[in-house]
Amino acid sequence: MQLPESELAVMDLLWVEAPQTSESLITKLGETRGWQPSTVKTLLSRLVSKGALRAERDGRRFMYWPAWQRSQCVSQATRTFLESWFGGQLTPLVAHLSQHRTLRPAERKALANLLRDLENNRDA
Amino acid sequence: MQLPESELAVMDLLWVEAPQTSESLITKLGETRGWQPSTVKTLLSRLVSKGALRAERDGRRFMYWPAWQRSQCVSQATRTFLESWFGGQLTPLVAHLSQHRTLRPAERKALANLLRDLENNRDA
DNA sequence: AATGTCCGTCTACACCTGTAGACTTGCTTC
DNA sequence: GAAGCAAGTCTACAGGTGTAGACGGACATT
Repeated sequence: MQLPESELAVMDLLWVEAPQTSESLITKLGETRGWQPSTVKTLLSRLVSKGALRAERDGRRFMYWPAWQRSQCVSQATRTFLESWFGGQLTPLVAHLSQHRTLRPAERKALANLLRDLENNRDA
Repeated sequence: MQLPESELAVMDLLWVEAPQTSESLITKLGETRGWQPSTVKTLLSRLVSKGALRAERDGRRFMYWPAWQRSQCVSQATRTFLESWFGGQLTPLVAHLSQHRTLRPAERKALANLLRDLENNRDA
């Protein structure tokens, strides 16, 4: 459920669209990250071994599908991150961002709206 | 400015109270993490080499001080985390948490209050 | 002065991560 | 059927990380 940076780049593509062939992924990651085909192949193998991807044979090649859901990985990563830096709490994170002027007014408003919605259809 | 989990444990103690001797840190981390003295010593060396700590000689031993500020490390870590998982935005993080019922009502209220305060003394 | 203590430094080692070349083998095309 | 292409697998290797033992020398204690 833990994904290093480079493997995450692969997963991100497959979370947007699946299945994909290695060819497609190699092309995209070659463009966006400048990776050699071998690099992408290695990452695919590692992801399959750890169970993050499913590879289904289609003739000579494989089709790759995510086996881990993005939302689960996000939850995991978020928990770890908040634990590490903010005692597991969200509010201190927001306080930090606002104190350091990293919270743009637009973002602040979006957040306020989101919270208002949450308050209204509480258990919806 | 990047700190792995284990080094962060050391920094966290020194951010709470500085300076401290290795002895003090070894004791605390021995209790909380079950680390051997050697482990703590290694981490201290690594932190000094990378410039995260300052070590000032005091007779036979060293006094250790943070050379990196916690808030800077937090900012760095937060940026990286938000970039990796939420397109660099805070709102999607909050949305995710609320969708997954990880946002306790108390936390939601605390957040709402914080935002209200921000809105009021905007540039204070 | 001899000896023991303790601190900091060196060395160690396995596993993870980033990055990629070499090789094998099954299809495809002439 | 031979030759080539390409997909997947093996091997590689440096640097980071978690974890810790061994060692050398400065101080303290007898």
